[in-house]
Amino acid sequence: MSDDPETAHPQPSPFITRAWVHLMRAQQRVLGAIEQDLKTADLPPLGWYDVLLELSRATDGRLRPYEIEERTLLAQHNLSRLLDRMDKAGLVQREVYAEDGRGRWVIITEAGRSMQARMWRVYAGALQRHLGDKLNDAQADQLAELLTALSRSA
Amino acid sequence: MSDDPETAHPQPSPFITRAWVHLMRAQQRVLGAIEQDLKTADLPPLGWYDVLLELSRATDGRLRPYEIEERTLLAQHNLSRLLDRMDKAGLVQREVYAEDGRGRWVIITEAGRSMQARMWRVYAGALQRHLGDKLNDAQADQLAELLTALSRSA
DNA sequence: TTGATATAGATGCAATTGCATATATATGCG
DNA sequence: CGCATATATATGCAATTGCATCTATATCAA
Repeated sequence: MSDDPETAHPQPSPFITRAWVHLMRAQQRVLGAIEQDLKTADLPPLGWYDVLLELSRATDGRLRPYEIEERTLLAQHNLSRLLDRMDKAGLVQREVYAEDGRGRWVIITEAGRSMQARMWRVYAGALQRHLGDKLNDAQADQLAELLTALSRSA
Repeated sequence: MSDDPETAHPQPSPFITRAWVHLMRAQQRVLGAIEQDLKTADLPPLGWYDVLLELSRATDGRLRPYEIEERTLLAQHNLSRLLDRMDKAGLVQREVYAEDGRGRWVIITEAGRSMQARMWRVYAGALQRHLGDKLNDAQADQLAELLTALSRSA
């Protein structure tokens, strides 16, 4: 009541606030739709795809857990348990990493590669439907540029 | 191997794919940073703020649960339990809704209003830091416009 | 009136996440 | 070497989420 919070703390402009609200809504809406499409096709969630994709691109189909972590949006402890599930499902294997006794290799299996391919078919269709049909390439490019600014030097 | 998946399933263009990756990354990064700022200030997570804001704007500070659901990104069963927690924390109360025996009122308390205000101070600062410092108003406006297209007619 | 169907909200249970910490190994420094 | 600190990964436990279903009430049509 007595001091002035408006000057004490910088207020985001209405444009910023609006962008934020739409960022949350759009992300949740599109992500939800894509996850739903995967589930309908009896496929695992997107996190699994991210891991499989990184592994399938890596030399010898193998990466260290921390490398997967860097390339994806997964927290260390979540990744550790996701790998447990994927291992149990036969999509990856873990091996000791000889150069460093603390390390592990995570290796994609043939089943993992084929799962990645099956998921991509559904994922690609969902992306097209939920994003591609709503933005042209110029708009998508512009969107990506603007979003890139947000991720920098967080 | 034998048929042609490229023609059978529409592939999203690289622009679309890139926009999607950046959408996920930016949202997670900014959301994570904001949540972190709230936690550091010993405040509850953003979902609580969304509910408190809607209630504080509503006539008599009260809404039906399904109205909160429509205005926020919360699923019915999650909202129900969030309201349990907020009730226990003294920020809202529930009352029977006389016109319809199935319904409830959710009413913001004074403690709820002051929590909303306290959270906004931190939230506003975080938005400014994590978004406002990275986009000017014209860019934010453009971003909001592009994202709006994504939420339409999902 | 009665039964069929719809709607509002709550809840049991399993799966996932977050948080802190554990374990094992490595590295650097006196 | 021997200790302090850092790194890679795993794990126990509590909180949150998702899913299905439940309860209660409302609506509608025969």
